[in-house]
Amino acid sequence: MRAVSRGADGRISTTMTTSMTSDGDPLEPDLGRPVERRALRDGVYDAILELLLAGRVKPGASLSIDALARQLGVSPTPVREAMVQLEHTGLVTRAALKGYRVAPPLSAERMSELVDARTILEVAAVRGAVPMSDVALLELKAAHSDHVLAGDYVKRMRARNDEPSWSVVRRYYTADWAFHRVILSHCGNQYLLQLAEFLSPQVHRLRQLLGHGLTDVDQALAEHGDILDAIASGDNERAENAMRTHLLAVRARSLAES
Amino acid sequence: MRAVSRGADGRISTTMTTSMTSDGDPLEPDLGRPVERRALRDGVYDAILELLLAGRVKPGASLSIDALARQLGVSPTPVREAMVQLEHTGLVTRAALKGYRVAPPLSAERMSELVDARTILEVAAVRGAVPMSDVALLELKAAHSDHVLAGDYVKRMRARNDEPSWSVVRRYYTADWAFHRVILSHCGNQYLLQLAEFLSPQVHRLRQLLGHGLTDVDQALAEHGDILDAIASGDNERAENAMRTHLLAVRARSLAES
DNA sequence: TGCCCATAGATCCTGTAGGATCCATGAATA
DNA sequence: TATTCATGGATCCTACAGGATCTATGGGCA
Repeated sequence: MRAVSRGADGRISTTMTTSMTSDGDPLEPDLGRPVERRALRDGVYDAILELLLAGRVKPGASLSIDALARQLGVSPTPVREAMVQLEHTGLVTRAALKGYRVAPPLSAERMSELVDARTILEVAAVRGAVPMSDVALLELKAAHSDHVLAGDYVKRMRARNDEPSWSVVRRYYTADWAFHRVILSHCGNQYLLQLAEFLSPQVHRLRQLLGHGLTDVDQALAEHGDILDAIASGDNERAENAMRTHLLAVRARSLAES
Repeated sequence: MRAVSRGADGRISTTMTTSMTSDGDPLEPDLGRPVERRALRDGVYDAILELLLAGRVKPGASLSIDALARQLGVSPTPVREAMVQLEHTGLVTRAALKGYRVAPPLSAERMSELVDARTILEVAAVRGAVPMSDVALLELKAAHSDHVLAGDYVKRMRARNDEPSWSVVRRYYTADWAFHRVILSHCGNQYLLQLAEFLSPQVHRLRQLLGHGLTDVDQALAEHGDILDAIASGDNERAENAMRTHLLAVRARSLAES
């Protein structure tokens, strides 16, 4: 665990990876990019989120406020606020006056329900996102290329009989999710994106549960490619089916390894 | 605004209405009902949520931590934690190192998107909830009866040319939402309920925005009755259509009054 | 004169330290 | 064996100090 640190000028700085819910907007004209104003508790939130998603704490283990504060080098108050913020992710459970614990693992049934919920949201999103504007389509292609690149890293490590490191696996999953996010961002309904992001911590936890298997990188990338082609073709129904097929396969892969 | 108070024994007690997300379980054998363990910040959360849903603060107004703490008779820390908890509802916006503000009002477009998102979730939920078990059906009928009763109060007040009080309106809306919650609870996918509850604060705010009009109580109750009948008949498609029709009407009524 | 910038004060958010309260564990007793 | 009670540890809240932001006032410049 790394300590959250303050810069020499008193500003907050953390070298942890940023929250996965940060909006990318990679090709915005760099003129008016709003500087993010962050308090200490935001860095603490990222650190604990990373801790949970990396699976470095066992489900059911208690998360002591004081212990986390000591490890991160801050006082308990910002840790408490970060934990409050973490409650709605479902990654931790709270018992008032008793403390926080790491949420119990997902059962096979819950995993199935989770993917079903994603299917409901994302099929509806694809329906609203097609036809897609040219600039959005470029964004989607860029996201897919990045995903392919991240998949290459994974496959290359595996080819050398190395267990893919967590950072590589994380990069792959982040790129995977970014692809879906682009579609959700352009579906014409901002609530669908919010709902999907509400689910995303659980989805990431599910993947972490699967033991870094990533045995079907090629297949997953091919399915994403199908979705991309279908959206580019402007055919609503074909795009919906491609998304549905992909998520059905995701469910099958998830359940196969549980 | 009422002060959050501690009892003589130090226990927390608040006379504010409970959170709308509390699960009912009305007919549990009264032996081992688990007592809810609540910290002070939970009461503060309820108080501020009520403040926001009742519309007693204008959109865009700043929510001062210290001022709220003074009004509620507590120190700033539990207020800050309640505000953190309130962030994910979308009812307040946060700027780090600057403070919280009441979220801006929903535009017509956002209202439409919100109801669309509800439609996506709830139509899928009805599909999974039919056929419904007998005990669940009884629960649904009870919820509907309570809704009718609450509607009667509203209509009776209006018949006397009284503006329905906030508590009466709130009771009506709570019963309305409870009806939908029963369906979502028995759809076989707990994430659908969580997603709908994620949207519910915005839905309640939307209604509060409509200026306590409640001009179509009878029509809304009739639509709920149709949904109930369709679910009881065990006909999936008919139930889905009833729900879709209801939410289309909700959208029309919402947009008509904006 | 009019506009822009700098500065001082007030206000508020943020984080720390410390004490009060509550829960869980284990020993003592009937 | 079951119950009671004391002890340790953690949570939770309060009070206080530090830092950032905002507003108003005054000086500099065109």
